[in-house]
Amino acid sequence: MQLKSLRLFMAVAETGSFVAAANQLHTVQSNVTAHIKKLEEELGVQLLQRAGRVRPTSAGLALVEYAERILTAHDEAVSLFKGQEKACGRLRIGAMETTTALRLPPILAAYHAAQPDVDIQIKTGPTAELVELLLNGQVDCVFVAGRLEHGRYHLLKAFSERLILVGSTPMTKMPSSQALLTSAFLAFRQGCSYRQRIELLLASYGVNAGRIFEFGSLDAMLGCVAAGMGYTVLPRGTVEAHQHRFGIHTLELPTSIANVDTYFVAPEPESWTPALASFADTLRDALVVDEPQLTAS
Amino acid sequence: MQLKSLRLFMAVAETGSFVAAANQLHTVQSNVTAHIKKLEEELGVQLLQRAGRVRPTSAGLALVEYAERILTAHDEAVSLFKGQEKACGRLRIGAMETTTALRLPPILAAYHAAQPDVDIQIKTGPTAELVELLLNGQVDCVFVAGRLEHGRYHLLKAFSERLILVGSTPMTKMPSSQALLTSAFLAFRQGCSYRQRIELLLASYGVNAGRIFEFGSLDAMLGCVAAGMGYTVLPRGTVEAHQHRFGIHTLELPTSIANVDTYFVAPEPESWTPALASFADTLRDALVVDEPQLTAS
DNA sequence: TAGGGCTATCTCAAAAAAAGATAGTAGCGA
DNA sequence: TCGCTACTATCTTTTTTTGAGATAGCCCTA
Repeated sequence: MQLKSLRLFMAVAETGSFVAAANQLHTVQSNVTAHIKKLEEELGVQLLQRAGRVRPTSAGLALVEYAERILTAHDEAVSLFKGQEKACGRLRIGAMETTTALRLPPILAAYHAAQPDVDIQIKTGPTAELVELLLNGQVDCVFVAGRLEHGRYHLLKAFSERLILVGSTPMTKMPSSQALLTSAFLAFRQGCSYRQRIELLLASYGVNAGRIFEFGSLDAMLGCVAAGMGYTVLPRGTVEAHQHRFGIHTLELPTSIANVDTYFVAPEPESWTPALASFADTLRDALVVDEPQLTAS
Repeated sequence: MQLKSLRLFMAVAETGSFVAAANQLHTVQSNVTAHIKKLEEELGVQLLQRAGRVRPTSAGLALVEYAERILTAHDEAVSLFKGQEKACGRLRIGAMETTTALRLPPILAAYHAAQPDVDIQIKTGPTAELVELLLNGQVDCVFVAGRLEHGRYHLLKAFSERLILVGSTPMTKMPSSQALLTSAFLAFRQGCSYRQRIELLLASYGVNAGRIFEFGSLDAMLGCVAAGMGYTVLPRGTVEAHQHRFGIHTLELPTSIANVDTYFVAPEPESWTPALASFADTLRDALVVDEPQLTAS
């Protein structure tokens, strides 16, 4: 069975005429006859009654219902990829907790304004988990810290974060090795790239296995830091956004450790849906606007 | 876009291999490549990632969802007509009130036992209305009294009813013209063929315009007859089935007026769905069994 | 009864699909 | 690192299907 045959059949059923159906679908009457005939042969049923008026038999009416479902689904599928100007469907984005909280909102707002028909789904998680999601096709794109070593992926440097040390008391210089060793560190669960930075930081101070507590949410983590539970390392912007809510203090870290780039990672552009392509556009636009601020900070 | 292309695409997505998909659908690998390539060109999107493992891109995964819907609907439509042995779908039957009450139950039971996957819908109404429904394709078949004059329809004499006069008092002979003229007659609403018989009966007694009350249900009608409201004319079997519930009495009518055949009417067999074809089989079987009783009565 | 509008059928050319053959590529193990 | 294997892409040929035109037959209407 051909989709084209179903289209012609529907046109005949609606117009009640082979000639009209042929004109409507830009072909000739003999082809309509041939398609309908083939359909009827395939299904072993007479679909149309040709006595004077052409009208569907009850078998034909039954087919109409299914043909509508089939053709509607087909049209939707095509418009998913060929939607003229306005994308539709679904966009699944993976991002780190900090990125989601601080960087995504304005971009998502702009995107939603541009593409109101796209369902947006955000999955948050640590970098390693996000990469896994992307590789498994469970998300369409991710924002992760650090370049993705995997080949065949589209990379775009999205945000430059500067990590700072966060603690519950004012700090003017780096805590001593001894202090670091006896303090706890609070980090996102295994896989978070910021956590790697914490371990790098500790290592640079000759401290190996500080106690690290794992957290799943930013609020919980900052709350515990404020309560004097220990230190954490977070992007400056994230901390500043929450600083008024918690009694926390910060300290600059050495540049080599502090600077972390967040990349937008997606498969090759050839496999992008219009929804994803449009998101990449929105993202690029937003970055051009923000770029001066980022470099100035 | 071709249904075949979607089938191949799904097979590739499932098996993760062009060769496997080709074998599964009994074709060769080069054709799978060609179909997928054409699909990708039509949609302007890369659907499959060929790096080592063949796996759908996120665009491909999006298409998978729609392809499933399309192919499922298609398969259902085909099985509607090509269902091997067991029909499915829907069967809409139109029948007169009396036929529905008296004749259909055993046939429907047998049919449902044979074809449990078919949804049965019964519409009751007077003959003229049923014919209209059939002509409009709102039912698949009807049981009506008298031959349908319309051409191009399949006719099967299903039941022979013998009409009798029903009244509230014992009758040994036909009421006088005077009695008929002053009595009311109760009938189904306009279009019922039994009603025509009533008018024929009255005419044969030289009575022209007796009062005729219209009813929509058998129970209401018999109840009113029992209450002495007037006479009615109904199939003997129908009356006998209800006689114990109502205080009603009957009288044989002249054969020329009394005998009414109920016909099974459907469009030409070429346009029958398997559900309808199977119902016709069931009906024929039931009639063969009942025939001796019918002729004996 | 003639004419207009409709569908079925036939035919031919063009397009498309199927199948086979071959070349190129990635992954795997020695 | 070198084949070996299994896979996909491409090219070619053959077969099938499709599209469009021409024509014949049918039904309805005037």
